[in-house]
Amino acid sequence: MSKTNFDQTQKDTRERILDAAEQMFMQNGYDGTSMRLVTGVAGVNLAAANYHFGSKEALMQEVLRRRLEVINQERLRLLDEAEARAGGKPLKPSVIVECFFGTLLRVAADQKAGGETFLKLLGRTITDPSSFIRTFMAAEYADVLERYKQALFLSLPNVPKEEIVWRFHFMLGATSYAIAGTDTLHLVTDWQVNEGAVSQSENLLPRLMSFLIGGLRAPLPDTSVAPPAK
Amino acid sequence: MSKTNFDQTQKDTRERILDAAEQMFMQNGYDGTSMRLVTGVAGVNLAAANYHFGSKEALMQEVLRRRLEVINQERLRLLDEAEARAGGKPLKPSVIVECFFGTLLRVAADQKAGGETFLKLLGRTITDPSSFIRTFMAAEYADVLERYKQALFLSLPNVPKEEIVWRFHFMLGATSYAIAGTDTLHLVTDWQVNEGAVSQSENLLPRLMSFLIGGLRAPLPDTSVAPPAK
DNA sequence: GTCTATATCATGATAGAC
DNA sequence: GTCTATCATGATATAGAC
Repeated sequence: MSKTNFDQTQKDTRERILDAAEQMFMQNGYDGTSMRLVTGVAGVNLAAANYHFGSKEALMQEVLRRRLEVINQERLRLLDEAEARAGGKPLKPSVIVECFFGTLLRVAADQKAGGETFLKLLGRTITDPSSFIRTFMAAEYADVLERYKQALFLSLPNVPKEEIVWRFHFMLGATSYAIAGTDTLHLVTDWQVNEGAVSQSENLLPRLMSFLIGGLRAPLPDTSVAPPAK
Repeated sequence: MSKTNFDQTQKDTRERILDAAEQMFMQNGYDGTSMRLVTGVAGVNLAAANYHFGSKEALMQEVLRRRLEVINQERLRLLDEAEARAGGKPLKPSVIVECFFGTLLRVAADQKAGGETFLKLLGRTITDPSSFIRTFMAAEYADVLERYKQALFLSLPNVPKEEIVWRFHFMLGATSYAIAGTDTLHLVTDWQVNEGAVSQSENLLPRLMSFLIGGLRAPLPDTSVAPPAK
């Protein structure tokens, strides 16, 4: 009865810790969150967290990994599908952008997948100063970014690759910030945006898409140079 | 000789603390930086920091304030000048965007004004989870943002105000991230961008400008609605 | 797997001599 | 204004009973 069981106890504790950590890291940042706070919110003992994850750093990585895995696989899948539909012809930039950033925002609408909380955490994590986080994110994102970069190169043959990379970078920033800085929105606006629901895909997604694609397709700056030969 | 003196000693210590704090906060974040580290780097005693600033929070605020003051006053001045030149006619959006974001990036080129270090700190600060930082930033930015918002409303009479606010928000994000996430750029690019000098205004500024203006002037999304009456 | 209890250390802040 | 010394607190992590 002990070996054949589902070990539901373990899974519950582990996931409660992950959920609590996700929320606290989002709210207070990595350095601003203590293991005591996490386990307190999770309603489990402090020692349990270290038993399941080994360290605070490992806990943070697992918080990020479990959701990024889903998102990035979906991103790759959607791009594959779009390319299959196109049958060899280059994709429209807007399709690529939608696959990448649309996937991210649709996760926020999905409560079960962690929703808004993880999205805000991700937005903040991307500029987090902790070096182990940056290293981890770079590794976790490497494949997807490479894949999307290549798709954009094919999609925009007349734009220097260097410029595309920069603009991808700008798009990432606009999106991360739009998500992470919900509070800061009150900096810029006086009236209430519909129920304050920034992550309501119906609102944010089309607005963001228009902006991103407008930026991506903007006239090239004067200093734009060709990418290195080879 | 003691009263009539310049009190150069005090000013030196104070500024050395500020400079060290700026650098450490940029590198490790607010929560990741201890007063001991700051005073260590500054080469002053721990107690001196508390004597001059009273608390860690107050130190952080002063780090931000001393540079934001300069930047934001320059932003207001340039906008005033541009409007005076236009003589009543609405400004071109590109002029407004250049006044706001161009000023910021030109600071990075100016070593004396703190340069790149502060810029990166600012980029990260904008999404910092600490509530006292967000409150402080909101207050410090309120006037400038209100002023630029109004200028953009006049400049883009056919775009719903709500949409303009959102796009301003996106522009802030793209810029902050472009600055803060210099390291993350290697996520997206394989080859070396010219000497890695992201803050070389000659490179980043025109690229960023094209992107921002392209986004700002993009076709409106379908869901765009008019701002609330009155 | 889970808990109590604790080891060990770093933090922000201050008191008080100089 | 600057220093030494110290307080009180809270941090990560682990040992060991159950």
